[in-house]
Amino acid sequence: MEKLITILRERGYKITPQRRAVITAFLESDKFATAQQILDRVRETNPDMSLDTVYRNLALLVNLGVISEINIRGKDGNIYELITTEHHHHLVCLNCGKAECLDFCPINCEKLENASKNGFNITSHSLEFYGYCYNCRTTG
Amino acid sequence: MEKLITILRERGYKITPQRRAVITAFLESDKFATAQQILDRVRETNPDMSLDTVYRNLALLVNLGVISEINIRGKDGNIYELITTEHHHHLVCLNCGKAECLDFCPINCEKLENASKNGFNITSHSLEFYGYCYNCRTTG
DNA sequence: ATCGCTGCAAACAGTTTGCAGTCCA
DNA sequence: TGGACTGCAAACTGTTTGCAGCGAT
Repeated sequence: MEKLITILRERGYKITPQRRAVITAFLESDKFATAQQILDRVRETNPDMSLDTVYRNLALLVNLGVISEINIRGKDGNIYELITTEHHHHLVCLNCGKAECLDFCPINCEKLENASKNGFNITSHSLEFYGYCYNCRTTG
Repeated sequence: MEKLITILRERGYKITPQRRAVITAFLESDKFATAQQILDRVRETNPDMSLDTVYRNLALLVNLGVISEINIRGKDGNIYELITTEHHHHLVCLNCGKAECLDFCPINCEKLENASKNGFNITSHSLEFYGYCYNCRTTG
């Protein structure tokens, strides 16, 4: 938390209560959240918070490279997550919508090299697995 | 083309000129298209076509399991693609936005089994690679 | 006292829906 | 002929932007 605040301060950004609240809510959301989820959480303590501010602060954090936006199938908007040093992927539950991190990358890099030989220079990839989490499978 | 028409007919759907045009345009789009791209193409021959109809027909085809919607990073909407019998992935050029198909799945399935052992039942996955295609690399 | 940040409201883009008229089967 | 399909317009969702005032530095 203070680490993020320090980064912002160092780069000349002001530390407003709203900004603090967004960061706090974000860190509390278990690394995954949509803008709306963050707003809901922030409003528990800052009822006047606006969604715009959430978006603006998330965008700022994305620009600073602190968090990232990921694509999850579904229409409820983009999901933001903390950038960790490790490149990783997600298991997304089709029932409850929760995402878990995968702690390894199951991509076969040798095969990938081949694709690059066709002239395509791969710089990144996004990989999400869909299915049903333990909870939903056993209680559904 | 006629195969799709037959499927529709068999299920009791009417074959309207608009529906034909959407299917034709879709097949011509090299298997990838956004709703808007299909509309643009359709309008070359059917200038009165509306975007709603494109959406409705794409949704119908998705429901019939004939085409699918895929997530590509970017804000210009969902991309639809023909379902082929082969499960496959895409190389998406960050410069021109074009997508190419990958003819194999570079996912290491053994490792994946492990994840499932944590209680998560994986039913599908989406994987997109981002980078720069030959054209953009050499002419950019 | 700045100048960035905020809330508000309005604008956006992509998509969906209600409705009255059209047209395929 | 009748129900499915269409175009239009309006609604909706997630997101962005313009603006005037507020507040961290």
